[in-house]
Amino acid sequence: MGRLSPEMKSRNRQSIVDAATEGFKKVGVDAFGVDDVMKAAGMTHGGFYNHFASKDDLVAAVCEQAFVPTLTNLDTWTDAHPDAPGAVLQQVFGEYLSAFHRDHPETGCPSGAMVTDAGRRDIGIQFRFEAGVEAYLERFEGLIRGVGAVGGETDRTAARAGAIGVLSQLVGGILLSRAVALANPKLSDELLEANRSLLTMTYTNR
Amino acid sequence: MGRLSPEMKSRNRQSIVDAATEGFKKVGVDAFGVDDVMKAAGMTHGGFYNHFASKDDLVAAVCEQAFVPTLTNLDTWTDAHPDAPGAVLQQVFGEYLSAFHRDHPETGCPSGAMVTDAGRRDIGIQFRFEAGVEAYLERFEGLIRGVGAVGGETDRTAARAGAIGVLSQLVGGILLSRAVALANPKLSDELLEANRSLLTMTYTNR
DNA sequence: TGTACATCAGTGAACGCGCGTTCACTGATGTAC
DNA sequence: TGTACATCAGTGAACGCGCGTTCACTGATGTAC
Repeated sequence: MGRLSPEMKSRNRQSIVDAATEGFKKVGVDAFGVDDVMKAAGMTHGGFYNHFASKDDLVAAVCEQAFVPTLTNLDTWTDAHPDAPGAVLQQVFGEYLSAFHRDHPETGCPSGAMVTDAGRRDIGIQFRFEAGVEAYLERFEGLIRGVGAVGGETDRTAARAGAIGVLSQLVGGILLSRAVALANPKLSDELLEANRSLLTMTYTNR
Repeated sequence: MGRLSPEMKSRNRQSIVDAATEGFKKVGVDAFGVDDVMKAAGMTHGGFYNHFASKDDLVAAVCEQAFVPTLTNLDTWTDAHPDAPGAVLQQVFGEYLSAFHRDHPETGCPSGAMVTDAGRRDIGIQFRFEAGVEAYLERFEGLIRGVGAVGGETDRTAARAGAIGVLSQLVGGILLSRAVALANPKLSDELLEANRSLLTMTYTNR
């Protein structure tokens, strides 16, 4: 191979992070090894340590970037419908609690897929994960306040609590739905649907 | 050592399951090895296969039993206050979403601690996990209907959906709270508190 | 009831395997003059 | 501008380690007579 240009090196680094993000979300951090990561990125495992000091270092990098796409999506929707926060929330509920998202965790947000991994790895990873959670809560709080301006609930504290409730229910709902998907597909669907309609009723109608 | 009586053998088997249940809930199934399990049960690892065909077999046995204590607690509370389901729910919310439960997952219910493990292991484990989830939902549904009899919500379908929402929010809330506990203890507390008050407001006051 | 033998739960060493990590090597890129 | 040398990203073999699992061994318990 030989020495690579800085641009090529950073492009390779990005491939590693992207491949790891997908793998970690799909099968978990522990089950997706350094070897798997590098293979998925199209390289051999030996070069890994030219980019990262350790696997935990990679996990931290993944946590740093993994929230970006979903947050960007959320912001795009919000900006596209500045006067219909309820519709934005409804879309969030529908996409997050969908069969597709349940069956393809690798396409989804890391808060569900990596919530247990984060708690069990080193603190640097938890800091990144926490920042992602905070970012979600801010967006949700804003949307809920927006809805409240129509329906009555403008209180900042209440909206913040609501945002926490929404995120918790989304995360718990998708995880439970995944955990029973093979054993009881009907229950799995029901978990998605019930949470979707409960959230929609609470945060978009009134 | 020598051959043991059948009673002693089954007592030892129970020790293994109990030790595994604690360890799995505390650090996860992957992180708590057969060796750790047997050491925690006061034996050496070699004897493990006199009781279980594989580690997954043990995990299934753990899932089978792990829901029992919490379900029993729930039933005891319910029976003790047959005409105050709201108070029972409030106690559930308070205990589940407590700092103690967050900091001591080994004492708590397996639905939070093992929800990701269940989804990623063999299907026999998922069947056991699913049965536990179903059992929780039935209890919650009953309690919610009981509250509704006072406040208006007696619809079975609505109560079932409510039960799903409650379990999802409990599981998501405790997992998020654990994931950020080291990085941001204040946020971690806030996650518990907000979910507790949201659930209490929704299911016990009105 | 007593004796001789078979059973088998627990022990502890050992197995193969995959993990995270290290390292000597290569050769194209960057740098010095 | 050209040449000679240093750098270093990726390769692939190798390392130590812990995992799940196997196995020969032991000796107390159960069973046959």
